[in-house]
Amino acid sequence: MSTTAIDDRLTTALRAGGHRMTSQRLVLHRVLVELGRHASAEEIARTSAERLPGLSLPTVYATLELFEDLGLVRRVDAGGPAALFDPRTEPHAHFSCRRCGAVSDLDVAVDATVAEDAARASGAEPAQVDVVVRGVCAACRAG
Amino acid sequence: MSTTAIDDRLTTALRAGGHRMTSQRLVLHRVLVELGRHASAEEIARTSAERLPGLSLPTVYATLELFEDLGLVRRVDAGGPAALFDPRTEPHAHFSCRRCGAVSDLDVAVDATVAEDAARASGAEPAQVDVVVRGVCAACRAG
DNA sequence: GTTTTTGCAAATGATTTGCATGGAT
DNA sequence: ATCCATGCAAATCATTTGCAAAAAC
Repeated sequence: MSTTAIDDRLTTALRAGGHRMTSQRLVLHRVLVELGRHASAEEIARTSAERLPGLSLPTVYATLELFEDLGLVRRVDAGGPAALFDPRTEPHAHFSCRRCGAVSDLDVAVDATVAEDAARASGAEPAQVDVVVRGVCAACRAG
Repeated sequence: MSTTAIDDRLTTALRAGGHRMTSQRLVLHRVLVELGRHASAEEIARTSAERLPGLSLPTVYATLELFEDLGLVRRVDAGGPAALFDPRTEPHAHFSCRRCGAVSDLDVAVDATVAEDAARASGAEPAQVDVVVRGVCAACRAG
């Protein structure tokens, strides 16, 4: 996908929600899409600041929250101290290592229909399901 | 289950791991079991301090981590700022409300075998799977 | 021009750490 | 007697908030 196509997607999403386009949002969105995997706010901020000096952390957090509302990223609480933000919005699970804290993708779709149904039965409106497998990663098992 | 049976379970688990029995561990374990549901460290500390004045938060955190290693509680990262500690160790999912932050149990067992298999395929050793459904709870939908 | 967005600095809040004392074995 | 566990105080770290200046519409 070309950079313009990526930018157009952001512009459309922002317009639809009545939000303004800014250079910060443009850069953060590009960085996320180009990265193509989950990252912490600090990592995203560091990478983005290389292209947009002066970019502040509060802006990064505010923007990531906005992107989440717009469905452009997915917040992943994988257990570590820092939340992860994932530009891959299609359903997939995560693996989180208890030793080193690394979080990797698991390209599988877990059928959590029973859990969603149970949530609906309680009167709730489910929106997404997060599946996190915890254990020891290959590198830590070897080390 | 009687209090002595609960205490015996703790004593056995501690012995097996070469750990010592203390009044703090005894009270914290009783409070968790009697509570029977997930709670934050702060909530657990407050309840326990009623029975054991002077109990400190660092001790609570250290003890909860020990209990987790012993398989007596399960840490649940449901998205809020504070982690939850769950004495229900059998597999069950959680529902987390985006509006009010409340976390409730979903008494279903999601089959996440595909995710565990994918983790093994990557060379990892999976230990547990956390399933968290996010959305809006009944109370927040009504309000 | 008006309203949103940003950056800065400071606040918040959960969790961890260092260290001396107390307690369990 | 030895070593582990606790309490205290302070540190750490991610994230949020208040507010004035800058930028988008």
